[in-house]
Amino acid sequence: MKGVTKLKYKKIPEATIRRLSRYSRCLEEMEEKGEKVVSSALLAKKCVVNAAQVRKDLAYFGEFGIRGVGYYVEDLLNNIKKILGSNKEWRMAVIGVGNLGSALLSYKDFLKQNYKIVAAFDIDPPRVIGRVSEKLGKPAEVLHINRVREVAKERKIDIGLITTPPSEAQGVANLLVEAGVRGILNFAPAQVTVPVGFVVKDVFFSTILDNLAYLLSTETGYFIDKK
Amino acid sequence: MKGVTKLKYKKIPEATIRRLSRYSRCLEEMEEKGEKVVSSALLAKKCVVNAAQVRKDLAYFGEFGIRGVGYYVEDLLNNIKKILGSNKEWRMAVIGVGNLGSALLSYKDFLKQNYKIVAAFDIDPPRVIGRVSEKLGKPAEVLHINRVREVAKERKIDIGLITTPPSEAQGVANLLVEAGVRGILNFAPAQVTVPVGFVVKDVFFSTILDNLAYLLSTETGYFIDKK
DNA sequence: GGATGTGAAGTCGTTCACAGCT
DNA sequence: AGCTGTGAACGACTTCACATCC
Repeated sequence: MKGVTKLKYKKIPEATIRRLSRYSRCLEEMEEKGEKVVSSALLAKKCVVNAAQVRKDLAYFGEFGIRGVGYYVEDLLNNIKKILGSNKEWRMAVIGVGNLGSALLSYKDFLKQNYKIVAAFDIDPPRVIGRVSEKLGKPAEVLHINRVREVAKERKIDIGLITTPPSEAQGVANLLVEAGVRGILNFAPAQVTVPVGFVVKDVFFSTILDNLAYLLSTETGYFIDKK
Repeated sequence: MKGVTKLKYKKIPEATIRRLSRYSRCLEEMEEKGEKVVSSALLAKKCVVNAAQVRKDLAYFGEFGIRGVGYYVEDLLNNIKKILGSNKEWRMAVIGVGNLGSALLSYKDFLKQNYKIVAAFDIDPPRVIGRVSEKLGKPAEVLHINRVREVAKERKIDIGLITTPPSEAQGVANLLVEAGVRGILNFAPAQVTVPVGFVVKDVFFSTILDNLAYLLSTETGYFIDKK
């Protein structure tokens, strides 16, 4: 036996999950506007995807619609949130209170309600604590990184945000794994690996910008005929 | 004629471009360590991808290697930077100096050297200017959004970062398009469309977190057998 | 009638395997 | 002998088209 062993669930494309998040956002808007029912065609149009794609994405998880009618907005939204796990509260910690780390801390309210930053760590808390406090307008608590394990348990941390320099990323990831923090959002541009059962998502600004630069550099691209 | 019309260049998978950025990062590390030559197998290992993938990705753009030998690190790095356009300087503007906008402004040095923020706009500069200055430690210049067109020309802005509330995103995108700013990095969780010749990349923290939440929620996933 | 759910077809990206150079 | 470059096989995701059900 080699490669990937399928267990119980069939593999869901990552793109499907990303779109689910997008549907979720559109459905929230519709709900606010008081719209009760939506067809795959309409939802697709709002999300700029194919209607069959919407139906296929949902079909991975069950039958949520009514033939001849469509989907009940509220019902579908709840189901999608349940699928994504975005109906739960997720507790996060920032590790590395440098530029990006303190940006995330100071401005944590640009995160959605159910994602909360509940701790911050650095290798040298005294050095950064003043800087952060100043921005938050009250004494900020930045803990020494060697307390990750203890505090992760105490505060039930689900997700660690790595905002250290790239050279430290793997070490911090190891610490988080040891502490039983299963989810990692890695902002440090370095490849990080974790054992099975743990998850890393990279957010590399440099990659995104390089991507944009590439698209802007290739002047002759494609013409999309309008439908 | 309908659908997508191919012009001159063949389509390059977006994933290829993302990997190119990754190769670039690894090659920079190697260069620093003074390594002269690298094989596709070694580069692949460092980047956690397949060796054939490395060769295929590069083959889209030319022949950069020497059979029986490998690739010259410096040479390959330069070529990749040229392909990506990441050897040029890219000038950026932040539009919307709220939480995220001022975070990007205050902490712009977490961006790579060749990506520079050279302007900031808001619909109400007086309201935000104090807040930003305080963080930067000097009077910050936040311009009124109705000056985008004029200033974009003046300062040769290539890329606009949309950090407004989602409801304003499309309007701001229109403004940028009108001003001839061809690249947009959209942080506001709302679908934005632009004419052919312009490019939008989304960076939605909520989507990334939803994705992580999903992966953490599906406790039984896959076991990857080690090779 | 009308919109969902879904097998089948199509498209796109990845991996294999080896011919071709150095 | 060794490693690149690449056609062909494979696999994965998307779109089509229609049977199915409200």
